Amino acid sequence: MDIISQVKKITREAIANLYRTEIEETSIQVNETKPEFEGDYTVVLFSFVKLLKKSPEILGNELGGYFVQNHPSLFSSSNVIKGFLNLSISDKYWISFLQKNFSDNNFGKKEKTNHRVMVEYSSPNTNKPLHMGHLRNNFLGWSVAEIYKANGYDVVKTCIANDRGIHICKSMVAWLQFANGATPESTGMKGDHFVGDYYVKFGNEYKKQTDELIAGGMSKEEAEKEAPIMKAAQQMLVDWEAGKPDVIALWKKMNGWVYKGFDETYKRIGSDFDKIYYESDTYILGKNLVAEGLNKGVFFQKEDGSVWIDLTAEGLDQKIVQRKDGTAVYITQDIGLAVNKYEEFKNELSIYVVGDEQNYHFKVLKLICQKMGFPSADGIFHLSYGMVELPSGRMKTREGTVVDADDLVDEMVAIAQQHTEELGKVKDFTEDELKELYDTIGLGALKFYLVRVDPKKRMIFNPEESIDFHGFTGPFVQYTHARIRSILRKEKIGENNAILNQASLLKLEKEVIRELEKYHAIIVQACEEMNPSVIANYAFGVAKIFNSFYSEHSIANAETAEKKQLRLQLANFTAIVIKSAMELLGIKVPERM
RNA sequence: GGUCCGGUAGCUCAGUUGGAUAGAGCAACAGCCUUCUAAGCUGUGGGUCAUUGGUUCGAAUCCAAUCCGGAUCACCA
Repeated sequence: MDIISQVKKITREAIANLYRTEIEETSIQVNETKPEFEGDYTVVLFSFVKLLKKSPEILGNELGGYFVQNHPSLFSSSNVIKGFLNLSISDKYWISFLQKNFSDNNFGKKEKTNHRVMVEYSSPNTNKPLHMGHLRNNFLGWSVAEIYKANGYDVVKTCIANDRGIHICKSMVAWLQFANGATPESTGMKGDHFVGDYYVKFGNEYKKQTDELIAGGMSKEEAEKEAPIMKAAQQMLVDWEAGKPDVIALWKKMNGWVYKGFDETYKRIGSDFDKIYYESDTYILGKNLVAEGLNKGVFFQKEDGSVWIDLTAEGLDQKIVQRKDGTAVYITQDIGLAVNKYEEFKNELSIYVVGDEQNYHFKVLKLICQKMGFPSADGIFHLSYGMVELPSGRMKTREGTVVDADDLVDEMVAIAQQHTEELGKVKDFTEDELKELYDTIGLGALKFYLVRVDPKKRMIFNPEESIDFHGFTGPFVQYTHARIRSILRKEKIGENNAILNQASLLKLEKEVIRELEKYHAIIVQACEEMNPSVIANYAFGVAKIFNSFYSEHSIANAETAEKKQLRLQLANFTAIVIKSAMELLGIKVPERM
């Protein structure tokens, strides 16, 4: 049990024993003691003052006495300032804690249970390459999955490929009209970028055609409906759903190009999935469920044949679930997918990592599933994250300000290489080792940068700031790890712990241990909040306090043999926790850098 | 217009769910490499926590109103 939980438990116990009063542990507030006061943890007394009719002073002294008397192996002393009871943990406790855990690679993680969670993330459209926003999504989703694993859950990582629909037809139509049979092979392009170019071409041609129609006297709305290339795309969607062979063949060919490109990117950024769903499979099930919902009276049909759900009673609007031409809309397939997932995995929680622009969509999806009476409905959770913007504002396809994922990764790795070469610390590395190191650092910097911010908040990607490898960054944490490993390659950690029994701790030694002790609580918190930034902030905190310790005290040349052993254990423990925390973020840590 | 989200140092972000004098990083300035990796460490300056009112022992945190920014309310996905 972590110390804060123990303090709460003992506080409850003390109040029960001293005052014959039962209180809830959740009503007890325990903080880390502010550095300007003496102590490690602080119990806030104000809330009990009224209940127990005692002054904070007396209450604090009585409770403090109870702590030290009844749990002397844990608490060495206490003091009361205003309404705060400050407790000092004994050095002995810290040292035995260190000895017990310093080589435990699973420290902080929970035992496996059979609770199953599904995390869906990435979910690309197969008509254009991944961009920076997808990277935030991938890193978040992957990390949340790892955090759940660390909390003992059985995790299924999934991805839905949005591989059909009007947007896919757009790039297909444009390819037919403009490509003259060109392929990724014939042009030497990565497949996803190749197809993306035709999606852009569609947009340009569409704009040209609507402009011409408007110039010819048509209204804007009418022109947008009547543009021949749009009509061609809509017809293609109908043909696709009808299974027209040449359309299906083209669709398979172009999607194949895209997947090949995606595979490369996913491999590069270290993203993977246990199960990939395809919208082209789930939309049929969605359409069947629409028919079922129509029978149940959950949905209703308008005169033109389109199918809707009325959510005005829930404070929302009417929402279309199937077009008048019978084709599926976006939410149709999501209804099918929700059922599909649950039938296959019986997961109690289904997390969707999707941008906050779709908050409304997921509210509607959950409501529909609940009204349909699906057993999976209540477990649907939308992990909504904010958009990634540039200092100049939102990324816009039309203005060409979209930051491409592949380009960004290349750039970060190149900067990692440049810094590494300038510092010249790994001149003896082989080509392969260097390449791996550049990837580790470049991707580490990128991932950390995107994951260190609270997911809920939209964030600004500042290119200049992102290439800084100092301070609150991935490379800073990686560097701390490399430094420790460097020492541990030269020095042996002894087997005999008994010699440490009489040791006392210096301020910085204790602060490092105290920080490490928090790791378990951090893992729990990150899971409860579904928030990897909790881990990122913590990893940085560990590295920072260790670096202070490192520069102040020598490990290899410690004052005594006992101190050397203690500090080697401390260093080893720190390296393990850094490595473990960074792994939860999908970031590797190097042995040298 | 309805609904939802946000506003903390010049910039980017924390703030343990209501606790002590609001913290980091970057940027600026001043120091520290004959000692385990200086991608590091130490110090200085920098704040009307958007505004106003309320709730109470105590508010950046909770409530209300206002201002500012964003998202969404499509037979796009």
